[in-house]
Amino acid sequence: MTLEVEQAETGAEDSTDTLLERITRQLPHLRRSEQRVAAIVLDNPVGAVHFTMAGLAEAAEVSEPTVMRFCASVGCEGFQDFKIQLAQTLALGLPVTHSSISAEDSSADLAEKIFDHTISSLDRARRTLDADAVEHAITSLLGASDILFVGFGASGIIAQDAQQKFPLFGVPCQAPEDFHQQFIAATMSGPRSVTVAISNTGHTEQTLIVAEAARKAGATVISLTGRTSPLSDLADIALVARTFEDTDVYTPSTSRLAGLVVVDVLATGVALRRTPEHTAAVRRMKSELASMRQGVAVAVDGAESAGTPEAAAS
Amino acid sequence: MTLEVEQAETGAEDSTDTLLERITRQLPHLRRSEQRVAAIVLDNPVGAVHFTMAGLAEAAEVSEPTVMRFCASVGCEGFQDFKIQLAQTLALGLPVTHSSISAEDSSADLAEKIFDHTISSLDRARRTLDADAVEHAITSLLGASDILFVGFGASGIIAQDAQQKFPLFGVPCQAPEDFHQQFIAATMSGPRSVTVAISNTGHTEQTLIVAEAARKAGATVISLTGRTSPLSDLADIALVARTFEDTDVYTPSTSRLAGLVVVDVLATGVALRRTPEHTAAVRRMKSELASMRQGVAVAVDGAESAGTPEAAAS
DNA sequence: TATGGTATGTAGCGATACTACATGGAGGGG
DNA sequence: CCCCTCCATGTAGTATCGCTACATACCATA
Repeated sequence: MTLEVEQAETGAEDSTDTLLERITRQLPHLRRSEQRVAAIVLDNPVGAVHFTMAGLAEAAEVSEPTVMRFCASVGCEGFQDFKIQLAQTLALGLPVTHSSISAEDSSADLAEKIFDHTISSLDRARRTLDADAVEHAITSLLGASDILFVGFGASGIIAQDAQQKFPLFGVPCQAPEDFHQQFIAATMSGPRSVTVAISNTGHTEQTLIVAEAARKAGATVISLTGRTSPLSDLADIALVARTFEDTDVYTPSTSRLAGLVVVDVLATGVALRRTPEHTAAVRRMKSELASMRQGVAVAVDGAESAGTPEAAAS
Repeated sequence: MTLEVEQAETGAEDSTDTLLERITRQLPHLRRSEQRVAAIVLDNPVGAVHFTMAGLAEAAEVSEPTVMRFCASVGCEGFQDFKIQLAQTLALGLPVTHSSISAEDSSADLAEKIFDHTISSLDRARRTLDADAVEHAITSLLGASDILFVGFGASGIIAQDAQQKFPLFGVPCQAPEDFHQQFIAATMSGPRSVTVAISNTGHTEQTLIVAEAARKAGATVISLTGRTSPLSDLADIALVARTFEDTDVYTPSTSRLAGLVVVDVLATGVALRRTPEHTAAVRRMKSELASMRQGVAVAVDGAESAGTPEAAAS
């Protein structure tokens, strides 16, 4: 809390933020002519990438040094650095926060916007994910006798996905969809059990109940949420994958995507630290699954795809 | 096929490719001194972003014009453009294709690599997705009397996720997990039914059988695959979301992520074109679901999250 | 070895990003 | 009300950068 206020005051740039976010946030703190520069950039960020300093100065009707000062104000080393950072921000695409979805959009626009939004969201999750928490979670999962994944709705999908990765985790995994089944499983946890409780808001009542039951039964609880919340407070290890908020009806929920990636990280991390024998077994399973899947059409492209098995996928 | 060969010969740069991919692909076709430049860039792409032309020339022990020619050879307008494109490529992160995952990686490295790989993959899907096919798929779904989603393994997860979005689709949706159930549902399809068949490889036998059954029953078949394949050939409308191949055991499968995003695009596209009444109903449902979810802890952060409902998520 | 074409480097120019300094104007105290 | 101070903004100047036209070195073939 204190930290956030401090940031707002000093206008300190946070490396977890993207350049456009920083410009938007700093806008009111900028001097008037710098605001004109910001306006030009925000108005057409894509075009701004190819601006030269003189060009940008002219477009904003200010002098070149003002552009320089603007760059410094938004946390860039210079104009060059500004352009590079802008380019990088743009590579991810504009989150829907900046360009909203409307009924007039063509299918191409729609697809681009949604992909952009998703990628931006994953980028945010990537920047804000706590490496220590991930480390703890992996260690904890490595010592688990059995793992329980719980979640409802979209978070339930993540739980199902995690359960499908059980060969990587190397111990019995379950992910019941039914609340009662989840509760029973949680209650029956032992001290070496690990429960991964998933909820984007971290407020879902049923998930909280199940997580609490697991904790009381002595299990280690790992939470996977989109923000700090009751669930993350309750958990022994809190994984927070921050995404962009879903601002309106048509903004697809990107939280599940980030959750899935975090699960990928956990599963891969655990598998990497298991014994070579286990690794070999996984490898064998994958290659056999792949060739099985090719059964119908080995002649067509068997050679191509034989080398590209994937985890329990189709 | 012919097209691909042509590209390889002329070394023509494809805008659907990222800069680093292009450099790697062009490497053998480059002149010797240009290869030295490429080597420097590939060796440390992140550092290369801040190189000046003179600096890069010195590091590669070549003259500045050689660097220029290198830029032109990899499809850039000039050195400036090269730097921007490089920066954009880097913003997505290096796909695991370039920096593989090893047991020595720390948790932080691991998380970064997997996120990078995922984001790069989504970027690839974004670039290669056929907008026309998306348009057709949306139109077709809008005219559907009912929708059936099918898939196995990771693709089954996508089907489940799609089914959860049925309020957006506005018509009855089902996504049975059992093969027989899927087959039955497909066989019972009517002429206004739409079946979305999901399989990354596009070879999964059961999925092919179900898709074929749906087709015979007169339904429109939309395929969602990772490449052109028997399934996409069979389908009326083929959606192809290309991701990076899963090169080894530890590379997480990113195809499911791309599939989920494509489903987001479809659901959003359909919802956008439905009547305002339908939209209003969806909005109402979402806000009520959100407040329901907050039931436990309204006092804590009810104000914050009341405005951020998400589709049937938790 | 001679000769063609290609690969690479040299020289030079305009433009660029950046710096030091000067000017303008708003706000506060006498 | 005027003057002074300080901050915002612009002007002038410079080193460097990216780029182009031209020259030389290299290699292959005859």
